[in-house]
Amino acid sequence: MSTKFPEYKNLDLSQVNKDILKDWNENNTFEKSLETREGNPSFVFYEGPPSANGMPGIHHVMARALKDIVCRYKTLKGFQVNRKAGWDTHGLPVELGVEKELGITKEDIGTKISVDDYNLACRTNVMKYTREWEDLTSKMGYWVNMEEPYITYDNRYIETLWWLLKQLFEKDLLYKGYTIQPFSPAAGTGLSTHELNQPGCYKDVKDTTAVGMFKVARDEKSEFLYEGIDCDAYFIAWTTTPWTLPSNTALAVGSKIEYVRVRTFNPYTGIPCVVILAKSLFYNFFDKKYEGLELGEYEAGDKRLTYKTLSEHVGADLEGLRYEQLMPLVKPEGDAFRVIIGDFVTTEDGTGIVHIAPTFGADDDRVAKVAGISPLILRDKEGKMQPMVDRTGKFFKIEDLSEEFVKEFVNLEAYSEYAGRFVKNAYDPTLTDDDATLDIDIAVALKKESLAFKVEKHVHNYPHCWRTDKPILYYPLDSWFIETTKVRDRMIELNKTINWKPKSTGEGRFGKWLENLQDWNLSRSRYWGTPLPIWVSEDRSEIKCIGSVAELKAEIEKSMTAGFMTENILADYIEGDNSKENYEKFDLHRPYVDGLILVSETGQKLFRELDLIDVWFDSGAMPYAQQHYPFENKENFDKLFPAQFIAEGVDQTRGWFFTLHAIATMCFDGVAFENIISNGLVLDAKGNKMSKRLGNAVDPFSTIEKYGSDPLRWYMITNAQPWDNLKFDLGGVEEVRRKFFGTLYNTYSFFQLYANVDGFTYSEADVAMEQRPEIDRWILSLLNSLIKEVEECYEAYEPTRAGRAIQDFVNENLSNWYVRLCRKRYWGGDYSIDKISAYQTLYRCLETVSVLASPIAPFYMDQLFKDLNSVTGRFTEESVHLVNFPKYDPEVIDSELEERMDMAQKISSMSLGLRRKVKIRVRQPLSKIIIPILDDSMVPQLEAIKNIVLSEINVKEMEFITDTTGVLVKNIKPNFKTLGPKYGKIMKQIAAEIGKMNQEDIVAFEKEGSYTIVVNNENISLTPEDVEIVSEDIPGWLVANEGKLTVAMDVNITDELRKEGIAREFINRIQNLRKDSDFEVTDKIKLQIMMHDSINDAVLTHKEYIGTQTLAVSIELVEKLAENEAKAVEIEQGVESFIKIEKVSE
RNA sequence: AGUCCUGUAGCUCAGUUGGUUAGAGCACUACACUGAUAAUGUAGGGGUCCGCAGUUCAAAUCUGCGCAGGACUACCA
Repeated sequence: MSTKFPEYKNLDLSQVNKDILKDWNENNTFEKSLETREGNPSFVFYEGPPSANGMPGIHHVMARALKDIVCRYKTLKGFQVNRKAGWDTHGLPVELGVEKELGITKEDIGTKISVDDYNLACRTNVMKYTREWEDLTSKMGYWVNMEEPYITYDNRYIETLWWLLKQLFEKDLLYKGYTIQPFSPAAGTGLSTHELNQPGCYKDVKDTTAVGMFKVARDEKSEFLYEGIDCDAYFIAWTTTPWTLPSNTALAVGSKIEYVRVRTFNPYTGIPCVVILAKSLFYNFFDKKYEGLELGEYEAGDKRLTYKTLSEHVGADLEGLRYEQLMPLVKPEGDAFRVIIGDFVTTEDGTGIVHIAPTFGADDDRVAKVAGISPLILRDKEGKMQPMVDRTGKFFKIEDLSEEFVKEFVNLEAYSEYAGRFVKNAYDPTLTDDDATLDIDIAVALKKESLAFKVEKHVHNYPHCWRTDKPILYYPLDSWFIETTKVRDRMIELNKTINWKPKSTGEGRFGKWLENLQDWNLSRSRYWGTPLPIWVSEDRSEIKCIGSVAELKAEIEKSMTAGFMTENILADYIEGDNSKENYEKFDLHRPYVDGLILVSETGQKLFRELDLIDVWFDSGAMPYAQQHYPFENKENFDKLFPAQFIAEGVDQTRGWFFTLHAIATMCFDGVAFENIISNGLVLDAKGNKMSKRLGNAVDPFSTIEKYGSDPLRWYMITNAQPWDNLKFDLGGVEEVRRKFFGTLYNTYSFFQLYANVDGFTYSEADVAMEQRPEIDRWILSLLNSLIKEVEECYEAYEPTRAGRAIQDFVNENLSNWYVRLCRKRYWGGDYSIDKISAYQTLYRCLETVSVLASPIAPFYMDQLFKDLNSVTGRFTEESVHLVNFPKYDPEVIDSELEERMDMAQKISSMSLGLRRKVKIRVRQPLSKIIIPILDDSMVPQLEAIKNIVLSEINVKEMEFITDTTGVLVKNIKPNFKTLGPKYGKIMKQIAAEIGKMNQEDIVAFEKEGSYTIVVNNENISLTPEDVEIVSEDIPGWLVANEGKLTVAMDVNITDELRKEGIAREFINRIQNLRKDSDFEVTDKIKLQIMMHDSINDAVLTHKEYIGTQTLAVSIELVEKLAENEAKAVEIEQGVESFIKIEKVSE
């Protein structure tokens, strides 16, 4: 054990980072933090897997610091916190990266490059930046087990996924269905929402739009719409995609929206008609100018369209009415052409009646299904159901359709017009933007038939394929789904038991999302991912879901017996052997699993569904898959699940947070996590998103190299609540370094300097509290309050508040007050009880702060802890991260003491302010201050802090005046908090009355203890609690006041005081000279001072005082000092002397 | 478009259950202090608490409607 506390020249946090990291590595500190907690209760934390195919950014430091803080804190609290790193390795970003690197597209896979080679490229590419990730993780001080991470492409991981999928399959939660999804005909592929959200995908385009006229079928139910008219009635509906009109099978109205029935004319043909549209949109179609005109004033071809409103109806009245097919090209196979209610219908634009084409709109499909409306479908040559548009983006050619179907359902003449036409010119290589579009041709045809009410160009925002840059279609595609809607209520219920930070993300963003939950589209038609373990017979009557490798092996055996397969790729696999080697004998990825043909119960061939599963399933399954559950860890699983804590960015709400929650609910009927912090984004200093493209991304490596990770972490955590976005500013990191770490370091340096001089090693027993001076008891009281507060903040997952509390304590209380006031106690004098108490107190503060702050600033706090402990050996633990969290002692917390020290600070601050006003330096002692006492309890409080204040402000005496009558000018103020609830409305008048009170009234009030005022002829009796009386001024004195405290200062300088002031000036000059001469703090000197009439007296009077303060063994007043060996000093205005000091060798 | 977050000094942020002079740090200006010294103190300037309306004796704080920025989700006539 060392006897001296280490001394530093300056604070280099970057170096501390490196030193401590080295130390952790050499001593396996992280491992020890787990080993020493062996057998203790465990705290379960899940690490969300990042994808290592990109470089980590500064925002990762944020998320990981949060995770680390909680885990380190829980370790201090004695929990064993196992945390396993993981890598997300599947999915589109990886594939896109590989395709870019190899210069291929999806279409080339299987032709230019084999699926096998492609997947191999993905497998290596995805771990490209593993080293950088590990490096950052280590440098930023994030403790997580990187030795044995879980990897989602690992066969064991996939096996668990399959097991989970089989659970879902057996619970009947997996189904294959079709939905409307974004689809790029130009690329021939469906697009994920991720792809659709690439920047620049949504573009403004100008399209031809049409308002179609859907003739109301006249029957009993619709008779009210035909009442009193001599022409046909039409629902009118707007579309930006007229090419979907032939696929219309329904119209949607809002049940509460008001509609009007209007007699008018077809604007293009002049034929009389009645149209029905939303009332609030009326003037979008009819010009107000013509409101007064008679109907008959219109003639075909006129611009001024006349109209007359006949009746009003709400949407609910229209529900169920039938209409005639607008464009009868193909007949639907089931019920169609009915008005239905759509919850999404608005009157923002269009007509308030929405055209529904279930094959080309997600909403359309949904409401049509609910209402039992058929989509308009065709049958192709194979008899398969198809939308009217094929996958290249054109209307099906007749020869590609089933003959029978054409005969029965297709109006050949009408359909032939459009067969083979592309719905967007962009899909047809022979067309340009200038050519007439299918939309235009359809609109023209409708005009001719008097079935269009308005046709115009319209600019709107439309998604485009990011790869081909051509517009996408919403198109029905087959997919496998998880029927999450079935467990929606349970998920909502379970969500309520989760502690979300912030709460709003859980209740709002996540809660609302659950309420509107749709089924989870699991299918991805890609190559690099977890294959769906489902095998289906050709006629789709038989289906098999595989839940383990062993099961698959057995099924292949059966298939071989049936003669469908000749070899078993799993032949070498040994069931029950969970070793890496055993699981590396095969590959569960495509294309290997694609080639497996299984056999059904009835002996049919079963083929694998080619889909992969959504990568989010991979990550959502990590609680189980990282443990290879249930193939391993089945018995102790309750110790591994659920997580007590997770943390990720708020962007994961519908991603990882959702998939974790969904899988846990469906497979285990429980939550996957109990507490969660979802942090906001890290933006640049101006509030813009960071991106490599804009060049405003902050590089975490160079930042840590320059500042060390502690200030970075501290800044990120304390600057804003984690869930708020952080405007990242390097200036802020620098400020934290200087203000917090600089101050803490200074405080340590101060302690170290004197403790080493005095040989303090904390070898003495703790000085009893009663023997410690006021100021020590005060800082210890605050320290214990701090422990309590910090613990509460950490427990509540609010590290920001914890950090801020620590910071305030260190900067304001410990450094700016305690150390400042106590400096003299450490310097010189005997090694007394008081001095020991001072050392012990300061030591305790530093030691405790190092533990409290260690979760946030793991490096420097460990250094500080080690430096302190290296001498005292108070802890057997070698690192701050292995100790136990301090317990606060309520006995030591003394709120009265804290209160009066607060008064002391105020009095000091006011007194220093007064000195400034009259320009008297603090070095000049003054005789007294006077404090008026308004409340008897103040006296003992002030007595207790008297000495602290006096020495701080350099005043000899503190006097109290209790009988203040006539001396003080007082001011009275109403106490709104007590008066308000009592008197309510007349509060303002009461305040005015109180304001009118004069000095005599106030004195009388104080004497009587009550006072009556009259407001509105009502007597109102005031008690002392109802008002606040403060002293404002003492005539003839220099006075300052703040709240109840008033300080008056005697600024007369007597000759005696002046002499003492001069002595102090000398001390100051001598100390400066010592320092300039590079003397050690403990060096003794010989001192010579040149005589001057103004100072001689003072020097002689205070010779001894000057001597002890400057360690001068001799002081001489001399006639003359040679200028070259003495230093000129100005003691006061116009008084100059010379001093000379010489080191005395002992 | 929906949901959520944010809006307080030039900048970054506090501001408890509504209570009457709205705070801190940084930056700026001036002055001090200093054997903790690449620190520190005191004072000053700087505010439409995003806007409007409401509730209330009293609103930065509660309610409603907007505006601006951000995030996520969706994209629909």
